[in-house]
Amino acid sequence: MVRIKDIAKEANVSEGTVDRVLHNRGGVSKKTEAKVKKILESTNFSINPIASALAMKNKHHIAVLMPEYADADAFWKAPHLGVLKASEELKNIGINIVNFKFDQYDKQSYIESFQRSLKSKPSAVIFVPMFIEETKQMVEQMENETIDYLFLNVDVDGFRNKAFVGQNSYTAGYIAGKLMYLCAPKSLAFLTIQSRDSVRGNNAISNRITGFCNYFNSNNIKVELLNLKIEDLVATTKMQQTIQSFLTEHAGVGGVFVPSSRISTIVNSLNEQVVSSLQWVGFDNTPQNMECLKNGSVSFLISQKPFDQGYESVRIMVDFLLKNKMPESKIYLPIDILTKENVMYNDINQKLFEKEFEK
Amino acid sequence: MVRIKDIAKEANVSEGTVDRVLHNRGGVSKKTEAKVKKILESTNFSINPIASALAMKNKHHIAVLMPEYADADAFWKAPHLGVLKASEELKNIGINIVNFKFDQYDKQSYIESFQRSLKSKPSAVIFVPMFIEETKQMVEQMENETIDYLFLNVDVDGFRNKAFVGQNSYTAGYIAGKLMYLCAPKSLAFLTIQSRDSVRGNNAISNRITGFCNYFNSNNIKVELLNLKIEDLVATTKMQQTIQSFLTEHAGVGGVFVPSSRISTIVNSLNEQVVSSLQWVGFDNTPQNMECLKNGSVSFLISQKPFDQGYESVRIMVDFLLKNKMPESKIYLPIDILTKENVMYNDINQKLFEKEFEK
DNA sequence: TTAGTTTTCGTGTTCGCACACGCAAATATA
DNA sequence: TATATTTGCGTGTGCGAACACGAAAACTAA
Repeated sequence: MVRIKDIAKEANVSEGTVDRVLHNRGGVSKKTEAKVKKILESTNFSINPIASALAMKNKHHIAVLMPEYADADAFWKAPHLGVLKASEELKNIGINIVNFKFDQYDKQSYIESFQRSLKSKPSAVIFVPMFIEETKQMVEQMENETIDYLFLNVDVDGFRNKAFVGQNSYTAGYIAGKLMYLCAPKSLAFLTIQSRDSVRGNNAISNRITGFCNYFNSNNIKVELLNLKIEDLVATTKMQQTIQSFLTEHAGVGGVFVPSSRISTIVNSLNEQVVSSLQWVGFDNTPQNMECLKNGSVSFLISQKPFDQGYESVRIMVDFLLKNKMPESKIYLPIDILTKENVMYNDINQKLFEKEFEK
Repeated sequence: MVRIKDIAKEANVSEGTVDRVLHNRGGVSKKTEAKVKKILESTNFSINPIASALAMKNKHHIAVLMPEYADADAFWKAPHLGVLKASEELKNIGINIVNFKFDQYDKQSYIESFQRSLKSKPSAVIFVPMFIEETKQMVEQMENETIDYLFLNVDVDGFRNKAFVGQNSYTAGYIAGKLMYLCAPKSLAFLTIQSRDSVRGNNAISNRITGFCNYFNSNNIKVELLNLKIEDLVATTKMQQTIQSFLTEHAGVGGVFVPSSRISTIVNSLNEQVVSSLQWVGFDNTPQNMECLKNGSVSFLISQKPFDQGYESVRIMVDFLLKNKMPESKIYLPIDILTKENVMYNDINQKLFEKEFEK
């Protein structure tokens, strides 16, 4: 374990000098700075975060902005837990994570929650860039105050975010296509169900659909790819009727693809016979969706590892703040294929953490 | 933030005394101990783990015993890297991981490497219990010296290991069966190829085979399940011929299941036509196997997340040593389904770590 | 050359805790 | 009562890094 003291001795300078070059504090001649830097490189030195934290006394605040979650739509609970886990691990090294939530359908609450987060004077912000126009304003503010920021889950280009942590939606959709075709190879048609606002809003969903369709196109598979847009993917009789009648009209449909996290809402509100006569492929390991996998109504789920998204984004940001290292600008987490059989082993990290944290 | 110093002042004793009651070091009168304890309770004091770690400086050695790896059989490289990552993270809180390797086919080297590991006076040992009889002796020795131990990757019952970290082999095999049937539903037969010594030795492989077969049995799928035992799964013309002639004799075979990590060895040594006329399902994300996925010769791989096995086992053991907490006795990691399309996003943790660590 | 500046760097203290050392009071032994 | 032994507890140092303070060295200007 190399210490500052060791570097200092090696370079024939004092610890204070090494400290100065380490933190770009200035006041060091070019010559000695070069000398110290060379030794720092060659010894592969990195500061001991423990000792550093002790001496600094909680210097870094990181603000995390994510949509709030409800029981009915628990998707965002997992990233929250992942952030919490990272935060538990890191409070030991003087990193303080502050959470802010917003309503994912309300631009105003998005902005407000951001403004509140800035009041905590964060050194960095991790957030889900839900609304593009509003994000532009926020980013401008942060760049003025030289606050680093990282995009979580939703990828938007054209910003100087340190990185994006999430999934490659296109490929995930492509794999959904493959899985769909595997379960129902003889189908004449596949149906994609999305909510109306997902057409413009969250472009992850559009990318998944593009990927899904491209699986069939690029493999020259002749099937009809149908698309049904529902006003709102909530369990209402209206939704149920719309889907039901669509399916009777299009008898050739062998499987349904739901590119959002709402597959359980749909499956649970439909007639059991209808459900079991089709193959269902959807996204995200929410409790409700996993239940559908287990009881056999859904064939495959693709998980974007939301817990890990939360956890990793914090770890990656901290690594950047502490060591000024960023692995890549796009950090794509695995595309997890879940089935009835392996779903119980999915996300054990989250389960272990929840269990531990309850106490 | 309450400090030991604060407690001491409050109780009218010195910091040393508080320290003694905190660590049950003895040498404190009942009266003062009670007084201090009361204040500890009421202030909800907990020691600052940063400062504690700094002051303790290398109190725990953990020995890790794993098979060595070669380019041709790189499976064990990933757990090594996972251990290394954990070890990097933990070295600055005074945890020292020492690695020992052995030849997985040589009992003698297994024992020897264990004996060497004991010389480092570890507080705990994480190891792969390759040979049962030898493991019994080792365990006895550790229990005499009250060293905690944890099984990695290979699960053996009847020991007082703190936990097992690995995969549920039976279920993994069952899923392999499902995937096989999905890709080749019209097959009359499926073939399982294993090496002769895997019949007795590594029971993970037997469990995978049982799971594989049970998928067809419990779903009443009528196929013939064939089994071919090869002396040694190394790329030789003898192996190639044995398999080739077996396949010509059994023309109904629609897919081949390789329950070990050697699927690439087989696929690469066979005639290309033969390979592409069959569906191949295998285990483990070794570089060679992943290459076969990418070039299309293999349809599915199941990964047991070897990197995570190494990483998590260390983290879990450290949590136990530091906080005396063990989540469960069997810690089953996810059963990862890999395809051509998602394999590149597999194990990004390992990739990021390798990239970082090269420098 | 000398006084005044500025640049460059060494020293010392602090963070909260762990643990060794050793002194004093309490108790035991003669 | 004097001496030996045990028990209870205070003090001091170190862990590795951050940062303030001020001294020495290098320059500048007179």
